[in-house]
Amino acid sequence: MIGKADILRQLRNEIVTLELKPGSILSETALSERFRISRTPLRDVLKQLANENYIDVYPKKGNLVSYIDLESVEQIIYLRSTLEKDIVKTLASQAAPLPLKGVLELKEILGRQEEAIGQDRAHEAFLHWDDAFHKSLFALAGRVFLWDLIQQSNVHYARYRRLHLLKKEKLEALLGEHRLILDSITNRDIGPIDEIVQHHLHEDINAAYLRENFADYLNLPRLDSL
Amino acid sequence: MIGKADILRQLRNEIVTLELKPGSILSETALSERFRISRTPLRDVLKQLANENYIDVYPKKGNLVSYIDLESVEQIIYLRSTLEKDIVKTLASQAAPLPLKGVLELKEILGRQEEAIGQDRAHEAFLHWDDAFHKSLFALAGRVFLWDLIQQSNVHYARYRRLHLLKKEKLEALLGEHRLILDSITNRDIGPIDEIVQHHLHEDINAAYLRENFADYLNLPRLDSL
DNA sequence: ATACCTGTTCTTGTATACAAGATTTCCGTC
DNA sequence: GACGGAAATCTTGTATACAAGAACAGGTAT
Repeated sequence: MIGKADILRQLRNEIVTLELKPGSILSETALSERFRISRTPLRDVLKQLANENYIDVYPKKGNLVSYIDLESVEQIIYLRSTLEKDIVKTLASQAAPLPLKGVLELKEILGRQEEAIGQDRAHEAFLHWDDAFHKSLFALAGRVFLWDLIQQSNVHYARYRRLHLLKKEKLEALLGEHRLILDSITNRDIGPIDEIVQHHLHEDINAAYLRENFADYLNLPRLDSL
Repeated sequence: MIGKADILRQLRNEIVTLELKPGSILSETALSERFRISRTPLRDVLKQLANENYIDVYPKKGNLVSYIDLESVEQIIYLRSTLEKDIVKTLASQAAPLPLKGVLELKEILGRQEEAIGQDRAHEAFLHWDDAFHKSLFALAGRVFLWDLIQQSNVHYARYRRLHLLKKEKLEALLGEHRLILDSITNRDIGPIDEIVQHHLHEDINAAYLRENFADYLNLPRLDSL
């Protein structure tokens, strides 16, 4: 038996992987037939999706998968950048010895990420372990609470990253920066952290590339009269 | 005609001002009678309240106003502290001249806050303009998005502050720190910002005081067997 | 051809009846 | 009196019928 939580997870996944494209219509009756459930619990799911900006609700008209909002992307990048600089510096400079278990976990994750690069679904696997790495940093600093908080507003950023990684193979570069971050923690070298984290999270915020190639995924002033 | 948005605002306000105490029961039928509305739209409101941690839903049992979670309070303080240090430093050191309008707005707010100290409902009025001051800082740095994001997870912190301000009159002290922050911006003096903001937001996180005087408002391991 | 009005058919929003689980009450038994 | 169990009565969860608004198609008048 599938429940509301499963439906929520599945729709979230389809939207975040762009399987459901921005602008797609999510009608209540269609979904209630697809998942063999009545409209009432399904509306709960849709309300949750709206809350996390996965969809936009137009009353009495319909529910659309939201367009990627670059403003939201920039704000989240700034938020994460500011937080993670502080978190990594804290980990690198704390008096207590680093928990061995934590460092091993980080190395393990980087190993998985390296494996992922060659595989079929390289991007999805890579992104999964990329999230795992950053979440692990938050966890070591006792800040999973904030990681989870950010995840609740992460749709636009998550989709942005997927489109961005299509441009060219930057996977190795990103992995290399992860290694630099881990090194500065284990070596307790605070110096370069700000710069590394800043560059790592900002990648190149290349709005122009997205505007050219994925204009119909973006939340832009729409010229309906064409 | 009152709508869902009004009901949501009202309940949020009653909870955050502790008019509705932690542990209070919010039954769907009771609320639907109070607001003369059917259970369906009312459940939407309750779901939203649950989402923002105003209430805890125990399936088939009931909805309770959430107990204040000190862990959440500490995490939000760290988040705001880290962000606002960066924001204030940015404002104080940006190349462009400070927008006159912004500085005037901040001074205006501090004036209102000073007025509030003497009044009847001093604490509520003070807190209102306190929020206005900090939000204004976010706004000047182009980060209202993040202010709003934080507000969505702000119940525990907001209630914590209200209880904390009851301890003694710290209103003048807080106002003074606001003046210091504004001064360091206008004087472009980055030096003391980290320390001021850190102290300002952490006040004294005096968990002991709350545990002694408001234990029944807190989310503690409950010893039901007494 | 075009503008406009109207009815049909979509959409989501609301009310309500019923289902399912948890708690409490109360009566019978020991 | 104390304990146990069944039934009544709470609670929220689900399904469904209906209401209300928006979009669209079709026909008509200009």
